[in-house]
Amino acid sequence: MAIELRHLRYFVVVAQEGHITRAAERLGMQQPPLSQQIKALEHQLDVQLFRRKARGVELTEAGRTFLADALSVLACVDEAVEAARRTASGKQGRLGIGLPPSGPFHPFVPRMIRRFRETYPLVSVSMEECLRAELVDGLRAGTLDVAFIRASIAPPEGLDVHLLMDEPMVAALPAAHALARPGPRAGALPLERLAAETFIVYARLQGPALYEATLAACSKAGFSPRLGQEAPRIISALSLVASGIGVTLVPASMQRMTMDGVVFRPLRGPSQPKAFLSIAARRDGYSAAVRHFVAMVRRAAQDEVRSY
Amino acid sequence: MAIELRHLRYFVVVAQEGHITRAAERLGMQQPPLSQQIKALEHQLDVQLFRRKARGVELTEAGRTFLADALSVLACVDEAVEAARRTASGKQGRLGIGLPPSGPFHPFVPRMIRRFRETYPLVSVSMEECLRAELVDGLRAGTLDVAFIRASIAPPEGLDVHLLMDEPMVAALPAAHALARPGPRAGALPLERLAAETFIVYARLQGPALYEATLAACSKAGFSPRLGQEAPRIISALSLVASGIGVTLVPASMQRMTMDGVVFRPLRGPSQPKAFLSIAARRDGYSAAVRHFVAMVRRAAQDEVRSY
DNA sequence: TGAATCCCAGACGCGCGGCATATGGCAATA
DNA sequence: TATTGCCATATGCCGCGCGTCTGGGATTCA
Repeated sequence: MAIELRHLRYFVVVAQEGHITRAAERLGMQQPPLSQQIKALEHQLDVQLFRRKARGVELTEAGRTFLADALSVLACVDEAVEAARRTASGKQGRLGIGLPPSGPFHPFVPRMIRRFRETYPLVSVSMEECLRAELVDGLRAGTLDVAFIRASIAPPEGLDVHLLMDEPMVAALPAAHALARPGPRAGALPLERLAAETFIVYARLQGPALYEATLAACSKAGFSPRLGQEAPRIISALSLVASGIGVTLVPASMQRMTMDGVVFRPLRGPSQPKAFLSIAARRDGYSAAVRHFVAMVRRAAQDEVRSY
Repeated sequence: MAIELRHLRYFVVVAQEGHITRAAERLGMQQPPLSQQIKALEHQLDVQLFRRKARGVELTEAGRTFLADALSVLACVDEAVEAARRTASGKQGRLGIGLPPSGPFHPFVPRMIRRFRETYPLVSVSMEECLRAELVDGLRAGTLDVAFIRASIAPPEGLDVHLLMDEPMVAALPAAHALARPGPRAGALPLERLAAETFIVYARLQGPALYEATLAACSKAGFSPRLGQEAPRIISALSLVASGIGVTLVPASMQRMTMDGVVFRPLRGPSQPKAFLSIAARRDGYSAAVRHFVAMVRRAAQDEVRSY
């Protein structure tokens, strides 16, 4: 036989009452079995917990220390039960969110994370910014629970991907460039005007979505872009633009990041390229917190009307 | 039915094995009852802890959090058992030691406390210095577990008092007093030489032991002392001596406290008064730590040969 | 595609253990 | 000394946890 919680529950009541008979009453049982259980507990511990007096029982020194511990054990069990329930309902747990390099600049992304943290304060949220391929691997390996990705559909098996919204892409030009100076028609720029430029491409292998959007738009505009240096991510591409090496197209939300030497200009015309934002998670990801996050993000995306 | 430790023990093994059949093996039982118990636990929690797969079972998110809590609960129970055993054996607990005002000056007292703390480091020792009557009340009320007192026998009912040792009393004289100057026979002083002095008495009501020892010695020396001002404790009596108001007799160990304006001189002759040091505890004090302390002190006292 | 394997879940019966009833013993109170 | 209050022991019952047997679903071979 071993110590069971029943022993602790009985012991606590007897200790509080100082009286086996009254404790039995409170426990809804008879006195003899309660006496037996207390005796069995003492035998298990090999420690006398009570001194039997003529009128009731009295805790020994060891009984007093054991009472404190027993109370805390019982409280811990209750807390563990509640924690499990909270976790099952998604109110508690961990949520690892993956972001593409451009994610933090899209106002929708940090807003959603903030809203989730406010709604589920017991879920500890961690964020990791990495390249597209790492996001997918992370989701598969379980190091990430959910990720924003720059794609319109679901390429990888085992993942659920939902398109959230799209946004126009804008041209990023060196500040010294002729088209960068706001002329008489300072509005949108037809993509054809960039036919002669050198295009800096980024994330071609890891996350080809934006790369392909750029190529498709150019071809639609009637030219095949001259490709220049390749950059691993948007930020590095923009710093190449700043040094005058070429131009590139980026999601409109990147305009929030003002960068010395870089000027953004919106594009117009039928060839307007678009950048997509999606949310991805494991298809068999059972975490309720993940489900809540995905649902919250999708609902919010539907409510958005304006695009960036 | 309620959750029992058995459920947690089973759950932990199943979670670790990821396999009900193997877990049952490790638990020395068959698979079906183990499946039942896990299911019963899940039903109690109203939370699914495992996902049943083709090859074994897999913890859910809620199961993972519950596993951590279950492990800590089981560890807490083990620790509680050990703590109770340590307390029962006196290796752990609290020990409130009472000291008379002269206690800290007797080298034996702090030495014993230090030795006890080294021998039983898990027992948290607290000390309180107070008057004799407060010591007795504290022992009775349970605010003190054990006390050193200045008496040779047990006056109060319900307490066990053991005489530890005695020590001679010495005269405390104002520095300006004629007998304070070390003359040609600078050794011990016959008590009769103080017959004409004013005696400062202390702790007459609260702890009459030393007061009575003084009177008895004087009467044995053939005179009845003229009593001066009364002081609540030895220290205050000595400060009265320092201001020249009178003389008093104190335990020899008090000489360790050198005080400006006070000179100590040993006494000699058949009327040599003695101060006693005893250890007292409740007779029905069941605390093993108390028993250890009393035993240690008594043993050490027997080993002492010299007196202070 | 069918057989084999693996593993969890349900059905059923048994035996242990926890509980209730009845009773004894001890100490405090009158 | 009688009475009361309370814990401990004795005994029988019943529920429940466990073992055995069996079924069903998924994966892995041939």
